[in-house]
Formats: sequence, structure tokens, C-alpha cells
Amino acid sequence: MTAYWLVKENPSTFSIDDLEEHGSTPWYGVRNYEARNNMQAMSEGDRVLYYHSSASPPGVAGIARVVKEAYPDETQFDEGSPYHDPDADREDPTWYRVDIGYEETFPRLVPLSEIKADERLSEMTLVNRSRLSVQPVEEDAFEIITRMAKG
DNA sequence: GCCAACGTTGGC
DNA sequence: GCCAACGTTGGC
Repeated sequence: MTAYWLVKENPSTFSIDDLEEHGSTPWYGVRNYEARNNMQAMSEGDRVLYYHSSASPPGVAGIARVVKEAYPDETQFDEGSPYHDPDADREDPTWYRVDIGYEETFPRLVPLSEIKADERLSEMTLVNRSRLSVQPVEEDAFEIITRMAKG
């Protein structure tokens, strides 16, 4: 069964236009346990809201898809990487990534302010736990936001 | 650029 | 195991 997620990225680092251009990308560098656990729970084909954080305005820019399920994030072993983790063990990696593929760019960005203002979305993790960068989304919320983008 | 929120680290 | 200090995220 398809599940729904939301991932955040600063668009000056990797926007949805960059994702469209590349087709897909490894989602590396996540160093938060809960976010990692969420990635490990993803299945190929799951749908993902692509959120632009630290943008003006911040909001959901489009839809992506899980194209490869969780596998070890090599950057944890790379001493030259900002994501290097000196405690990481090759036999039992700490950090994982998934691959995310481009699906569509919304005709307009759905700003965080509108999501916060909509009572139906008041339970969203995005609204209540602003710092979690990979989070599950209810199917209803996914549909509501998709409709807001096209409505 | 500021600063509140909050996850993580580390001393005890 | 508690909790203060610290660092980072991310909205504004």
C-alpha cells in the first residue's frame, strides 16, 4: 500500500527544479534518528511532498516518489564529507538514505502559512514539529495539499 | 540577521 | 538518569 511522506530541502541547495533536472537524487545527509527511521519505513513507489524550507515563502513545491528503498549513506564513512560520522561502523551503518525521483511541480507553491491556517491540517507533523526533516503524512493531508496547489 | 524550538551531548 | 549547555533548524 502506498504511503505518504514529506521531505524538506532548502531550495537554494536542491530545489524541485533541480530534482526535475536530475530526474532522481540520493537523499543523503540526514543525521536525525527519527528522520532516518522514517526513511527506513519508506517503500518504493511511496509518494512524497517536496517542501522548500528556509525559503520565502516556505511551502510545498511539488511531488516526488521513492525510487529506491533505504540503503547505507556512504557519506557517514567519508572523512572529507560534512556528513562524516566518526562513530559509524561499516558492518552496522548508522545512517541511511533513499533515492527520491521527480514526479511533478505544483502549478503554485502551497505556502506554510496556508497549511497552518487550514484546520483540517492542524494535526500535521509539519505544523507541530517544525524541525523534523523527513516525516509521514496522512493520505487525507496529502490530497488536501495537492488540491490546494491546483485549486 | 534574529531568535525560538528542540534534538543531542556530556558532566555529574 | 538528569538536566544544563550547546548546536542546528527554520520561520519570520
